[in-house]
Amino acid sequence: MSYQSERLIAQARAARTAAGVSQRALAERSGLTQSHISQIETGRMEPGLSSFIDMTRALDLELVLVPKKLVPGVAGLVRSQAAEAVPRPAYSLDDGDDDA
Amino acid sequence: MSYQSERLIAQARAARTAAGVSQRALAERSGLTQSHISQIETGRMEPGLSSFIDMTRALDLELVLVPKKLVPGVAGLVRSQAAEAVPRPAYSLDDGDDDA
DNA sequence: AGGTATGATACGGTTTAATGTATCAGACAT
DNA sequence: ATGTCTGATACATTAAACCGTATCATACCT
Repeated sequence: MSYQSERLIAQARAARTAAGVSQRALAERSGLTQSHISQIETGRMEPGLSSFIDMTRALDLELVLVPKKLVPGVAGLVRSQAAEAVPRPAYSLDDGDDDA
Repeated sequence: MSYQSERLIAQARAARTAAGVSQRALAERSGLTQSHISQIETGRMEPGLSSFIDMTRALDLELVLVPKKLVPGVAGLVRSQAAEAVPRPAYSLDDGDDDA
């Protein structure tokens, strides 16, 4: 297995679970199969570039190429901005707000 | 051919030529073969994720996953910072300054 | 207990990436 | 004209992605 893609794949998986999307749901949205996604996420299979793009785009993520020296800066920007993008779930959809 | 990887691949090629690196030189550095690189760049072959990573890392580029909404901001940051990394060629090696 | 959703895994089959080597045409020198 | 560097391309072979489907264990919920 190529170990340099592990970070990206782990990031994609984290984004998927953070979004509350199941592998099957992602499969439908991305055009890949659930088994395919499982194997990619568990590192049993190395995805093609386009498969990975399909997978991440379905999670509203983009794969961008950035000069190595700028990576820390970009990472910082993403971290700070990402915080305000999804502030907090505030309510769950099936909240137990049973009283009137 | 998957058309969504074309932009990334075109970017990689532009970075390679901008760095003055030949396909053969990149092949040596990245571990891929020159024919492989040529086929990727010309769109005749879709690279694996790890192949593409190998290729771009040899060009001092990193593949980063960024939320779609932040892409413009990241792109702007990269553009502005990249400008000062390679200030300007100032002279071309074979300048055609033929008149006096 | 029964229903449902999850992720991991297996198997068979097709497609395609990837390697290695070798060649070719074009540019650009000497 | 010869040599050299470039990128594109051909070919055969091996390895692996990818699909489809189906199953399994787990967990959670009624």
